[in-house]
Amino acid sequence: METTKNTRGRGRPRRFDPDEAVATATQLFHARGYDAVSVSEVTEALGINPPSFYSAFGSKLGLYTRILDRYAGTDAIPLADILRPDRPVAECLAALLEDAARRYAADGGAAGCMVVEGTRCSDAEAREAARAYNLAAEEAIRAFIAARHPRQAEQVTDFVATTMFGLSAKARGGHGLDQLLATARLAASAIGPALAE
Amino acid sequence: METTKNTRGRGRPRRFDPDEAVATATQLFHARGYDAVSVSEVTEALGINPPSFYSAFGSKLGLYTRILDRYAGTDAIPLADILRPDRPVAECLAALLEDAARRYAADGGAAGCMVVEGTRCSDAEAREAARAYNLAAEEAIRAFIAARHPRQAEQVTDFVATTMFGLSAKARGGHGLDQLLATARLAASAIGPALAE
DNA sequence: ATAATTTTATAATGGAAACTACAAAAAATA
DNA sequence: TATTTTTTGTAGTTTCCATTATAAAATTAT
Repeated sequence: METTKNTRGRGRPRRFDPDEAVATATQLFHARGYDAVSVSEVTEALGINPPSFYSAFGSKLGLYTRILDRYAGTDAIPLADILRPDRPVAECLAALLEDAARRYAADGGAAGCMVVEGTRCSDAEAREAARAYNLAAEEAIRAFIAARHPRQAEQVTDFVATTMFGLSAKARGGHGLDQLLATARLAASAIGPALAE
Repeated sequence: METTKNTRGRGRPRRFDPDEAVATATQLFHARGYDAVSVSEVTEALGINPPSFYSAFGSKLGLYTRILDRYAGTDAIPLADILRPDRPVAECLAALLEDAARRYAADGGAAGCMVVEGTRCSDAEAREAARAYNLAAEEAIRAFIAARHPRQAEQVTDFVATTMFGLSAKARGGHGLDQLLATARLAASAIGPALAE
């Protein structure tokens, strides 16, 4: 269960598990965003003191990169499962938007996509870190579309990505699951015709 | 040209025009967002000292409300001109999205909609101020649709608003005019069928 | 001119942010 | 048991933030 068990070197042992700390801090950053969460809030939530925090993560940005990395593996949309080469492209993209709507719906105060929201924060380095993950996801979508609809790949990818940004923003603004799903489906209805041209 | 000319009371005269100051500060807040702009940056850009700022605007939030008010009158989308009772609803909403795409395209570093971006800042009061303007705009759109398509008004308004949030976010993220326009048109293509149901 | 009024410039103030110096504490090794 | 290593807790530091106290300057009214 513990992935960062330090082969137990000598020194005084840690009183907290960094992986658990990352999971806990994820909730904070997802719920309120990188800018609005202070290191003191994190250390308080974790029950540790600043030096322990900095020795484990190096900086606020260091924690954030670990959070993003973990998020990509556990909470992010499973693109590989949704974008299937054996199903119609439009159908897969509809499933993608629907999955986004479901995930983004407020779930204990943490609405929207943490990566998408991260691309809009004020700290330049944190923003770029989040943008890298977002860019990778968009590239995957683009490549999936291009395999069968190369001419429309750019435009449809932009549309899907824009819709996802909108869904994330509206989820944060208070839209509920039903509203997000209806919007996702309405958006999806434009994709089939666009790919047929 | 000057709207705040103080009927020239007695005291020492102002060395700056508050209305001009609001216009100048608008660029800063639009380009970088409420959170990221500090009062010292504003006073420096205006060439004034903090006491002059606070005597004229009361607080950072006070300036922001004046900025939002001005923006609504000059830079915001002219809903009354675009949502015409004598043209098909779908056509008007397509024009609305296209107008948004054009306005949001980066224009000297200030991309996206200032109100939309303002609804996502960390300061609670500033966020609520921006949300009020955004809500008013969405209500206007909803009422326009409801007049002829009451059954679909909620859903289509949500879709249009979500698309506008996405366009604003993508404009800030670097999408150019062509990309934004193509996305706006693709989104618009879903509206006609949705209203026909 | 003198008084009243308002804005100005200088220089703080208090608070919160990210981060760190330092020494005591807790473990492994020798 | 003594040494080495790492983490811990306390208590800072520095920097930036929004905001303000104070008194001099510039204007109108008397």
